[in-house]
Amino acid sequence: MSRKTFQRLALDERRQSLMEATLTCVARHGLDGTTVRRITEEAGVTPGLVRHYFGSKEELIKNAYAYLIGQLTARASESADTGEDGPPAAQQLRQFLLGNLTSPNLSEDKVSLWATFIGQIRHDPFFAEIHREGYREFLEFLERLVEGVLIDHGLPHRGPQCRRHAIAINGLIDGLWMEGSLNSGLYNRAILPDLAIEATERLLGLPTGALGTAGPAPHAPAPQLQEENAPCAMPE
Amino acid sequence: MSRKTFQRLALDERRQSLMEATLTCVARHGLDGTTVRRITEEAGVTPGLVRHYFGSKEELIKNAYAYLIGQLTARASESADTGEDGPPAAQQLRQFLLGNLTSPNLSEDKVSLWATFIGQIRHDPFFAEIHREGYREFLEFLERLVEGVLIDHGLPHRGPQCRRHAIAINGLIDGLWMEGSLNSGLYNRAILPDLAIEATERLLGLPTGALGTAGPAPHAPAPQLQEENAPCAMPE
DNA sequence: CCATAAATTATTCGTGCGTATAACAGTAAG
DNA sequence: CTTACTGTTATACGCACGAATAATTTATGG
Repeated sequence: MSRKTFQRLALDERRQSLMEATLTCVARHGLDGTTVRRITEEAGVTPGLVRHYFGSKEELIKNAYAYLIGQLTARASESADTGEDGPPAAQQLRQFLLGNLTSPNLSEDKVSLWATFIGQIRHDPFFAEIHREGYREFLEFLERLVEGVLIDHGLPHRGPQCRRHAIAINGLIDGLWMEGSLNSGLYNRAILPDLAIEATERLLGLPTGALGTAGPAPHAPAPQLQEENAPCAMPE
Repeated sequence: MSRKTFQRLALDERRQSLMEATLTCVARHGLDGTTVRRITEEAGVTPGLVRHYFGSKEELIKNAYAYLIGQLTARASESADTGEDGPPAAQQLRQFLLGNLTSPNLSEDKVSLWATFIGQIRHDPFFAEIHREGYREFLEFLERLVEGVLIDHGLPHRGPQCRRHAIAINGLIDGLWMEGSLNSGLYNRAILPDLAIEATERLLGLPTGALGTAGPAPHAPAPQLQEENAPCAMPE
C-alpha cells in the first residue's frame, strides 16, 4: 500500500482552495452536511490540513464566509465602474442594478450560501460583524450612486434623503435578488433587471427611461430565457 | 431512583410543542446545533418522543418549517383584514406593510429561522415546495391589494401591471424586513414602516400621503426607539 | 376496579464526527 | 548529496449524535 502523492502549495493557494471547497460543500449540503472530511475530499486533500491551516473547522468556516462576502461586494461594486472620468451616474446605477440581478450574482448557489450564513449571525458575533461590514459597504456605495443621479437631474439630494433612497433601493435589490435566485417559477427571472430599473426610477422620482429602461445593456443581444447556468460550481 | 413523572398530552398539542421547541433550537443554535436531545430538553420530554411522533429528526424539522411559514403568512395576511366591508384598499395595503415591518414579524429570531431554512431549499425539494407556496400566497395577496388601490385612484390596473408592482413591492418588503430584523445598527429600524409606505406610494405612482405616510397608525402613539423586544422566545 | 392500549421514559447500540498525533515526503539551502 | 524544515498523509481516540428497543406509567372503557 503506497502513500498518496501530493503537491506542495503556497500558503495562500492552499488556504483559498480550502475555503472554496468549504463554500461548495455548504452550498451543496448545508452547514450541517459540511464535514471536515467532505471539505477536504472536495479540495483533494486529507482532513489534517484543516487543522494545519485554520486550527479548527469552525475557524475555516468563518474565513470562508468572509471570503464569500468579499467576493460578492467586490463584484457588485465593480459592475458599476466609478472611475475618475467614468460613465454618467445614471448608467453606473443601472449597471449596479444589472450586476446584482443577473448571473453570476443571481445564482441559487450564492443565495443559498448567503442565507445559510445569515442564519449564523444570531449565535456568533463574528458572522454578524462580517455581514454588517458588507452591508455598510453596499449601502454607502449605493448612496453615492443615488446622489450622483439626483444631482444630474437637478433633484434635491440632501444627505438624509439620499440615505433613505439608498435603504429602499437596497431593500428592493436584496428582495428581488433572493426571490429571483431561488426562482420559484412564479415568474421569469429575466424580467427582474428591467423591473428593478423601472422601480428605481420611480423611487427616485426620475422620468421614465432615465436609467435606460429598455433592454439589458447598450450592446449585447436580449437574453433568451435561460433556465439556470447549470454546471456552475463556485468559481474564483 | 424513581422514574420521571409525565403528562399525557393530546396528539396535536405534543406535536406542536415539539415543533415549537425545534424552532426555538434552530433560532438559538442553528440547524447544526439542533439535536434531538436539545429539542426534547427544550420541550421538557425525552428523546424517544421524536421518533414516536415524527419518525425521525429530519421529519420533525420539515414539519417545524411548514409550521413556521404557516404562521408568518397567516399573520401577514391577517394584519390587513380584508373583510366583506373592510377598510379601503389603501389602508389595507398600509397595514400589510406595517405588519411586515414592525414587531412581532420584524424579529431577529424570525429572520434567522427563515434564512436558515432558505439555505435548505437547494438540497431538499420539500423545503423548496413550502417556500414556494408561502411566497405565492404572499405575492397573490399583495397583488390583490395593489389592484384595489390602483382602482380606487383611477390608475391603470391591468393584470400584468399589478403583478409587476406586486413583485417589486414584495421585493422591497423582503429586503427591508431582512436588514431591519438583522438590525445592523446602520439606521434606526423604526424608520422602516414610513420608508416602506412612502416607497410604495412612489412605486405605484400614488400621490404623496395616499397611504397615510405620517405616523404608524391612525390611533396609537408614535413608537419610541425600542431596542429589541428582548425576552421573546418563539411564541405561538 | 380492573384490563387494555397508548404515551412516555430509560437504556443501549452503532456510526460518523472533530481533533490529535505520529509518520512520511516534497522542497530548498549548504 | 545531505540535512533540516514543514506541508501533507495516515491512523487513532473519544465523544455526541440519531435511532432502536425494552420497560414503565398514564389514561380509558367496561
